[in-house]
Amino acid sequence: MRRSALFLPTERQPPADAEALSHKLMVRAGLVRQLGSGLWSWLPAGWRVHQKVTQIIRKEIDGIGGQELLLPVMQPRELWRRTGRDTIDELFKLQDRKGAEMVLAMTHEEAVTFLVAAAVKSYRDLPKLLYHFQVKERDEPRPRAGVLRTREFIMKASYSFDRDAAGREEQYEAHRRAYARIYDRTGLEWFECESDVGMMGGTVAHEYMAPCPAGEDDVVLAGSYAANLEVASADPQPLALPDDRELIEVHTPGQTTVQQLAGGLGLPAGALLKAFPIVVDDGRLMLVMLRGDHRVNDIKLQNALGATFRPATTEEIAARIGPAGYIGPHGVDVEVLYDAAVGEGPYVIGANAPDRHLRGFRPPAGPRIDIRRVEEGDTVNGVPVRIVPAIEIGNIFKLNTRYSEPLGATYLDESGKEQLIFMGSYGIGPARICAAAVEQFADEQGISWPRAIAPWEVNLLSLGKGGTPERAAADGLYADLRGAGVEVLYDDRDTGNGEKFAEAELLGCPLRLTLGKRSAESGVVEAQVRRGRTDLDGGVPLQDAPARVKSVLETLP
RNA sequence: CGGGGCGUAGCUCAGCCUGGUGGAGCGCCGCGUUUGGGACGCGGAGGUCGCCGGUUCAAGUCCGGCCGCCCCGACCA
Repeated sequence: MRRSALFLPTERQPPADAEALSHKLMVRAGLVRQLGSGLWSWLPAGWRVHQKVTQIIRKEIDGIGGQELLLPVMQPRELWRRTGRDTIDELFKLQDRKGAEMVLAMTHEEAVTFLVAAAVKSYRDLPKLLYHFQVKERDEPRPRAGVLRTREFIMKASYSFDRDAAGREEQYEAHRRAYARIYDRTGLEWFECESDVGMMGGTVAHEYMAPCPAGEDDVVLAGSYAANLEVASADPQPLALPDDRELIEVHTPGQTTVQQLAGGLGLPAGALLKAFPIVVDDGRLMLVMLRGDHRVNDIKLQNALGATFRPATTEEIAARIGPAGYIGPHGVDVEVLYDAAVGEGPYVIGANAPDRHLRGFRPPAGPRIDIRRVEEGDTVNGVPVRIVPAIEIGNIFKLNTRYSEPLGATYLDESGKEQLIFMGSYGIGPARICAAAVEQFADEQGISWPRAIAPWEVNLLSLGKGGTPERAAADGLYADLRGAGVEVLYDDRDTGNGEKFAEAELLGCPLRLTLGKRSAESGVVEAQVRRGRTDLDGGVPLQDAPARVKSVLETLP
């Protein structure tokens, strides 16, 4: 591609409202432009990156037996009514000219299950794996960070159909293997995490996370352990407790926070028990107890309760337990739930009386439930955890009969008996892979693409103007490289050299070749690897440049 | 949905408080000089000041309403 002909509107300054690095750089480099909130156009160079990602995905899903098709974005709302998902806030709803209720699909379980329900009749038709790359529409409450969270985006979605759970399990595992190959091939740093199933339904779920500063989730990492902070568990930091033998009341005026109390008593925060009063959705008031240095993980608590909850109000606390800031489990008439990290004690707790705490409290033996948030300093199998922000770049769900049941997707088994089809669904967001790659590898100068998804492998800069010998040599090299099948962006413009260098670094192709007067005279082209901006020793001789460039590319990340 | 901020040239912004001939830098076009890190000179084009209404002799500026966009939180398969 000749730069002079390329539609690549670069900007010297980032958009005023951009915050995330990938947002700034992708706009500056001319890869994407915003049309409205959460609505983005992909320009030619950006679309090349997107296409490279989708092609990697396509090959790997084909490799596990996937068959590509295309399902509609606009769908009858009735279909969604049947699965109970037509009232989701994020779902765009609209009417056609006749007043018929429609929705814009945020995912395609309904459409594909409808299709399969009508077309699959016999156990002989199974298993099947269908997938597509299709636009998903989501009325996000808050789109953000460029293309990281948008209202319209392309997703690779595959859907597996099997006779039973065993078959579905096979396809689920096949996807885990394919996903590992896909993310490895993109060149990203990534993790497979256990995750919450959310409103997707089904049982088990894994999500695929790319660590990056603009990430919206937090991932807990320790050795081979990786889990979304929403569901992560770890061993708490051990701590030395005082050797209080009996329960004694202590006077603690004004010490209503863990910090104040720990400071006042000269104890570590973990020697205190924090009381978190909640009201479960059935109206029960409960006291959740956890170590003073720990915090409640709302999602884990909700999953443990099997119900939603809210923090109790000060009035509710005062009426049933004690004065806020001084409440504890001793002698109260409400259900008490102890976190798994609470040991034998002794601990300091609120005395349920103003300005009073109790030392030497030993919690009763009994059930413990892990409902705390993993903290820095925790360990998993002895390995300290790291908590890093990450962006979700894919997920897989075991749907089982969540959709086949409401939509009547069944088949006849060997004995002629009607059976429900077991499903799985598997998503990947190529745009997020693009943005995560920018986030992970960019430096002060700009983007540094992994080779597998770079818009072009090579960025050839001609420093000479038209008519000069060095321009003629660059033209020749461009032709040779193309002839050899190298993807090359050729900067053939008559602009300043500094501008060419700066733009090449902003755009981030893995290898830069520079051909100026020097090269024309010496017969050697200068070559610089974008990642780390390291010059290639000795450059690349013009004579067998294509072969040499190809072998250099092989070695690049 | 709660909180905060912003809307003036293609981009980044000043001008608004204190109403009176719409500006800068970059980019763009032309000419010339330059040419290994966003170079320089001269000339030029480009604006319904987000929209609607009000106040006023006069509104980019003051007032009201609306729309749009960003950030934090809530929310988010």
